[in-house]
Amino acid sequence: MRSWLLDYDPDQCNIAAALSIVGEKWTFLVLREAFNGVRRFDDMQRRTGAPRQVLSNRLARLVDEGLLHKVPYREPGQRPRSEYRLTEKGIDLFPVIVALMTWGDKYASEASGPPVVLTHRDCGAHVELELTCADGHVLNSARDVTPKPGPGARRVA
Amino acid sequence: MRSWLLDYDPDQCNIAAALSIVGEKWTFLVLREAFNGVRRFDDMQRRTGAPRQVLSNRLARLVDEGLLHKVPYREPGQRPRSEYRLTEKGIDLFPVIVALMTWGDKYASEASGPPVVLTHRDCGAHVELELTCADGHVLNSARDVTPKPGPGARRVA
DNA sequence: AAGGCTAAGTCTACTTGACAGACTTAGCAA
DNA sequence: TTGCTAAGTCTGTCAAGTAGACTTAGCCTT
Repeated sequence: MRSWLLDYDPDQCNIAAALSIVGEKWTFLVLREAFNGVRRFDDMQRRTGAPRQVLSNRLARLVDEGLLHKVPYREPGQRPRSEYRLTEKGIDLFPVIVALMTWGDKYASEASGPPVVLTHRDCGAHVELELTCADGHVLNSARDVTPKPGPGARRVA
Repeated sequence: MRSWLLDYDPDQCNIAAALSIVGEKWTFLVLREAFNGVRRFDDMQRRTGAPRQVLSNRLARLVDEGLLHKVPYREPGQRPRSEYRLTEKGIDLFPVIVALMTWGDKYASEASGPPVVLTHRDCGAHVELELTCADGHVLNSARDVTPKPGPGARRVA
């Protein structure tokens, strides 16, 4: 099979665009902790294990790109500091994190089972990602998906 | 909010484990092309833009980790070569790719719209990722999800 | 059999990024 | 005024990524 996609320009792919923002080594771990409710530099540093400078750069980058925003806070008897909170743009990356975690649980998990499970806040039931189509079908595999050129597709010269 | 997760060991996180396999710079682009049906070294190289040696290393790594497998083929009048095909383990990463693409389409897309759309092979309708819970609710946001310690959770010393 | 072509790499020199560990700064506290 | 802590920055070192030239194996033509 030689895909029709070979005729289209891979440079415009939004996966590459997304990766240019979140594809750096520590970024996902920072986001993971952000979703876990970690907001402070030091907690981040301890939990991700990222070198402080790298963490500093990544946080700044994520703030720059609008995935996190800085909120000043002040503990009693302390100077004012900043904490980092997810914006909508950041929160919208949640499915990526969930997908990675699901895959990791399936293929890289220790025998004892996953260390973290996601539950529905309202009913407590397990949360999962599903591939569905607009007609309401649930797809079981990537094999049920056909990629097609979208409105922004551009042929290669 | 200081999350209970601070008491648990981040090192065992399966996101990190997943990233240690697929978190390198070019890996997702290689997988993207694999899902697009690209199987041959040269097509991969042209479409991802990865330097040949890097591509060579990534493909070898992905084969090593069992996400791709090599299948020999032979074009008429050519010597035998290998093509790279996704295994089940590789195919199971599809949700990650879809999630990245969806996010990229929303936040990094050019005005003209997404270059690629995913459709259900059987009915042709748009394919999307949904967060659902085991009770059948569809969740609209990461805010509706509560992470909890799973069976494999381990407290930090 | 000599020369040429192509796929799939390897090799080399250069550049960028990651890293540990020391240093800096601002505010509070004794 | 000295010390302490959070949240960084600075510095020198070392690993990884990169472009582009080079290599190897098989096949084809003459």
